[in-house]
Amino acid sequence: MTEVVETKQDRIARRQVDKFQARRTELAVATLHTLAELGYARTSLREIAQNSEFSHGVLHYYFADKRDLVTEAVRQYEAVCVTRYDEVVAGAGTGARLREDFVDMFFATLNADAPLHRLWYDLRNQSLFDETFREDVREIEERREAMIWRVISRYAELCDAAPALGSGSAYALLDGIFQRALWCTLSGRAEEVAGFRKELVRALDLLVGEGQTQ
Amino acid sequence: MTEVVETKQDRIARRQVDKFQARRTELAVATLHTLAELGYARTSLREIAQNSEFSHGVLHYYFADKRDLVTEAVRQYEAVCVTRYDEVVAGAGTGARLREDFVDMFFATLNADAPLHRLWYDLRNQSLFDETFREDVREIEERREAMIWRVISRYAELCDAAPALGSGSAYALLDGIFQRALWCTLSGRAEEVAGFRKELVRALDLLVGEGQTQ
DNA sequence: AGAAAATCTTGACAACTGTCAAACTCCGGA
DNA sequence: TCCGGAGTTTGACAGTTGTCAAGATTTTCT
Repeated sequence: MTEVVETKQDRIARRQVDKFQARRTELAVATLHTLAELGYARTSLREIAQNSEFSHGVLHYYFADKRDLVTEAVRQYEAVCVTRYDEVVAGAGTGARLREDFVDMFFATLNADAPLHRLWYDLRNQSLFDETFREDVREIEERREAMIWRVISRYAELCDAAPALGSGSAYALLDGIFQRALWCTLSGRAEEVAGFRKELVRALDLLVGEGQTQ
Repeated sequence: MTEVVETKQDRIARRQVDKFQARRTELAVATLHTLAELGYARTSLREIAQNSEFSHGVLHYYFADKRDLVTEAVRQYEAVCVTRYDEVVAGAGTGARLREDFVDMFFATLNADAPLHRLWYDLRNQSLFDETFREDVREIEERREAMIWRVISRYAELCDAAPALGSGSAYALLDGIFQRALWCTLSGRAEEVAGFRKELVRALDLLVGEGQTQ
């Protein structure tokens, strides 16, 4: 009988934990949006709370401190932004198709999620000053690089070629172009962004060598 | 005689202006170092003043507000960091020499000026949120790109080849590698940094095509 | 329904921020 | 020598920040 009672209590406890976690992520998402809007330097707890349906005190009920909150928000970003190109890779039958779909997705997310992306770069940079974020940033950066590498290596495969640069350099190139395009987007230089499409295609082709079959 | 008096006054006035400007840049340099140490988000005027030999009130004697001060500090950075590879380009007689000198300089400044470089990335990112910095950032970014392009195009010339990517993409690639290497440096992963040397050489060769003569 | 626990609000705290004005120090010119 | 202004310090201001505790409210269990 004690067992039965325990499992019942366990069920209750688990439900409470789930609820607790649900609210935690809810608040983390609100944090994410606030950060994306204002940047790390100017985001305060009260501002975050105003972007949620709660008062500022509740944040310390669900999070130990601001660092804990921001860290959790970063993890939310991770969940969203690290598998973005996987369907593109899976769905493409030819190199040309993969290249086209990738470029489309590249500029689609550039426009749709610009504030979120600038936040990522902001936090990656914070980790250069604040040791606290370093591990989380490293992990996400690793996953982003792997995501890009899946695209590149698959593209090379479809083109019957071998990648001309390593995973790290390939990521550096594509991420660099993305950063630049993001800057133009957020600066209202939309017309310049179009030019990056050609640059991106050139970069992709360079990465798999000139002898692509498509 | 009035002319004589006026020129005398002018001389005095000019000397005062020079003195004023000298102290301005002195304080801007102190600001630069403080920013490099703490990052934009955590740099206060009092902290800056403590890194100089003056008290915090003097900052408002020489600068209109914090924005003015930070902007002037960024301009100081520009003066230092935007001609770094020019002697390398001027002094290299062969492609192999240029490549070697460039890579050496690349890693030398990576180690020597790491805090300064992380500040640059921090401010470039701030400009994604704060319109105020955008023009200055754009200008510096332009100069950095031109600086890299002088290296690349000269390298291609020496190798009897044409650059495989445009100025923007070439900069994106090299700057991306630099950012990554900087992250590793500041995270105490010095052993990983060595690996970037090979990557950088590969990237350079890829940028001027495989048919280099050296 | 009523007790107990979980959740949320409110208001306060100490510390810190950018800004500015009043007072002080210092130095060149009359 | 003494005056006037440039340069500097000091202290204050109003506002904001992260944090926390006491109390109100809601939910949950018996």
